[in-house]
Amino acid sequence: MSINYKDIKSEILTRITKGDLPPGALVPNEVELAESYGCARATVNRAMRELTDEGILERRRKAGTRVRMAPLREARFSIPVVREEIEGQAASYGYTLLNRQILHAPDWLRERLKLVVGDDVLHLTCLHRADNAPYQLEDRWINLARFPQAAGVDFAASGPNEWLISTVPFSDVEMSFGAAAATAAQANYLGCTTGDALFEAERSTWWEGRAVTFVRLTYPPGYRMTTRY
Amino acid sequence: MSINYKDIKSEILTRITKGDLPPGALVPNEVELAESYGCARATVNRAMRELTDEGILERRRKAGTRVRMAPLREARFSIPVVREEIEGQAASYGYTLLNRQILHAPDWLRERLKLVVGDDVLHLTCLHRADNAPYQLEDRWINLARFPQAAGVDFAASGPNEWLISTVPFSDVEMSFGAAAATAAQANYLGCTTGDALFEAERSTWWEGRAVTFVRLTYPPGYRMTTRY
DNA sequence: CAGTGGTCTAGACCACTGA
DNA sequence: CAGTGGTCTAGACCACTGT
Repeated sequence: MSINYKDIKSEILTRITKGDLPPGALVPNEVELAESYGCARATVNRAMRELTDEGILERRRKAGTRVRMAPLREARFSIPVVREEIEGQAASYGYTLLNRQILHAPDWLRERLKLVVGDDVLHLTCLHRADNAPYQLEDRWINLARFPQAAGVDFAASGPNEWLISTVPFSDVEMSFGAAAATAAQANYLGCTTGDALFEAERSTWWEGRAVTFVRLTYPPGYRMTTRY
Repeated sequence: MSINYKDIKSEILTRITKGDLPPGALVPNEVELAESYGCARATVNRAMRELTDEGILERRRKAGTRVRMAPLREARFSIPVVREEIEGQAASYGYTLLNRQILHAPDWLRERLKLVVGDDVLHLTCLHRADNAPYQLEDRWINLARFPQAAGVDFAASGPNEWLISTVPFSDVEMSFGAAAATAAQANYLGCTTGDALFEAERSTWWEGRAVTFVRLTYPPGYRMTTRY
């Protein structure tokens, strides 16, 4: 049995949580650690690099490695496809296309996606259900100036996200989360009351500097997005 | 000039976004890639490993490396200390302790933190301001059965988060985000109307299997948490 | 069983940056 | 300028898992 980089990681983590290595403390350099663990420097390097990526340590050449002052807290959320999210909860997935139309991009969308006046967009409204209860309302806008072929796709059977994933590349994404009062239409589809506080997620997607799509996802009252780390 | 693992990463990424390697496609194995790039297998390995960590690829021994079907997208949010978040926006930071009391943990908290009946908690309510405008309402509960020394700390001058960060270790965190209607008290402190839709973040922190603290952060209407990737 | 990724090693050179 | 981390190499053995 030789030493794993994972062993080194957890050993260092233990030292930190035990207070042996308080925030700001200098961690021995890689050569010393390699000697004391009896392993190659590359192994120590990988352990330290991962701890750094995880926000536990801070490294600077010549200055050495230190325990982060305020352990950089970072929350990670995986953004699954709705269908998989629902089926992963052992619920039956249901999908309905509520609305579909092609129109000139409204002002707010033009501004968000940096579109040109007159650019056409495909606007879709869809409802995703889990065991028949409303689960997510999808308000989707696709840039037809960029992907005219979207106009020819029938989104009656499956959602636009699944089509987009398999056919449209993207490189940059901006996501944001917030809360908003339910509009009358949202309340109707989600089975709640107008004015209810709804959790909202928005995502803008780009490829080669041009907007691909914008989506606003709205959830019924009480929905929470959770993560552990 | 030799090949960097970063070069390999971006080269593979380019192939993917260009549609050269569509979702589900099999990527050549490490030995082949190393030969075609003219570098060591370890270099290829690092590139592929990072792409896997980032959710772009999927690897299985013997089966090989494939482009993820639904590129598992992961949103990362850094959770800064409020003071730093506000000062980072070049605004002046303000802090007020609104309420402080020691009490038996209420039922909902006992359940969340798996506390025992009769355990005491320190309950603090604080308001963080940016340029004097309400920015974040902090509803903090600290497990005194675990950290009795918190009872002796004066939180009048600076928030409990800063104290906790520097003195209390933690290993497990659960965060969740959602929306809720403003209570009368929240509306009062945040300068909005009762019933307004508010964005809410909750965090439970654990160490050595025991609850450390629970906090609920509430933001004024319109607040959004944003990230890019 | 055989192919693929996972990890370690011992050594080397380089890039950055603090003293 | 000297110390530290960043990366690469060539080779090795191992762990897992599809066929």
